[in-house]
Amino acid sequence: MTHINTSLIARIYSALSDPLRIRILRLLLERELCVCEIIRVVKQPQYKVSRHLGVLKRAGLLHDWKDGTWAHYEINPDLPPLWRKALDAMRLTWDEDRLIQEDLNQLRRSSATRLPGVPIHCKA
Amino acid sequence: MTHINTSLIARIYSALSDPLRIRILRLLLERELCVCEIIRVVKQPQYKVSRHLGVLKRAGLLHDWKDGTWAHYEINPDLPPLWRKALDAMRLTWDEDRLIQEDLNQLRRSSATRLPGVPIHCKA
DNA sequence: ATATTATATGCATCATGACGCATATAAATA
DNA sequence: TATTTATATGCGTCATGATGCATATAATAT
Repeated sequence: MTHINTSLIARIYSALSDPLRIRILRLLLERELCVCEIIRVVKQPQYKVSRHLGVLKRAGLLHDWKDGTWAHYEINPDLPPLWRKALDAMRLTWDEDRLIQEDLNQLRRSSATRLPGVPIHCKA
Repeated sequence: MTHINTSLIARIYSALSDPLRIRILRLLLERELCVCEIIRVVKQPQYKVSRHLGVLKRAGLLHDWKDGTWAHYEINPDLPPLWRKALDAMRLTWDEDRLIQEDLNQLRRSSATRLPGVPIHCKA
């Protein structure tokens, strides 16, 4: 995000205009996650999750890095503070949704069995 | 908006994913406006403004009523408080945009010459 | 070296959405 | 009644975006 303009702004909301992307973004508001963890939580095909992560990233909302075969995603730490605050305000509205709550519960269960720093394997 | 679910949420962001709709919504966050006033401020064709208002309305963000030939729009007063707060947080990010500021200045100029309760005619 | 695991993406298809023009509707005014 | 003003919308076109399948890439493990 260079300079703010209504096109950029609209582009960000466009990135939010998909149910699965909202779910993924909500999970990443909890903590950084690797792709296979997201797949396990939302129970959706790999190509779908990967594509949607790409959309969120290109909108400037996410930052990613590689660690071996694993791709990690997190909320873009360089998000302007006002945007980060807006995201937090939006989060409160998302959290009233049942599916979002189920995802969060699933994530917590997943986190409980997680070795520190080591993501959980998809096929295991 | 009956019961919140991720599809509904995504639909709302979809309504925000257009530059002109952001501009229009921002104006309506200032005060209720009739269509011809919005057209004057944003300087866009009538059919475009009307269509975009319809999208925002169908997403549940706006409420409208007729007063003779004039159609008035306002932020939906029945918006859940959390959504209204989120909207206010988003507003702060929009206000950094130059075009938004120009629109607001234009609206203030327009308001200055406005007779109380009577919208300004488009052709005059 | 081969097989496995994790992730990204090209491609065809289908759905959604924006635009511009024209026109419909309806209230106000001459 | 005829005209003007304000607003909404049907339609064709073009662009964008989601989906599924298959495959490419690259690191790991056997």
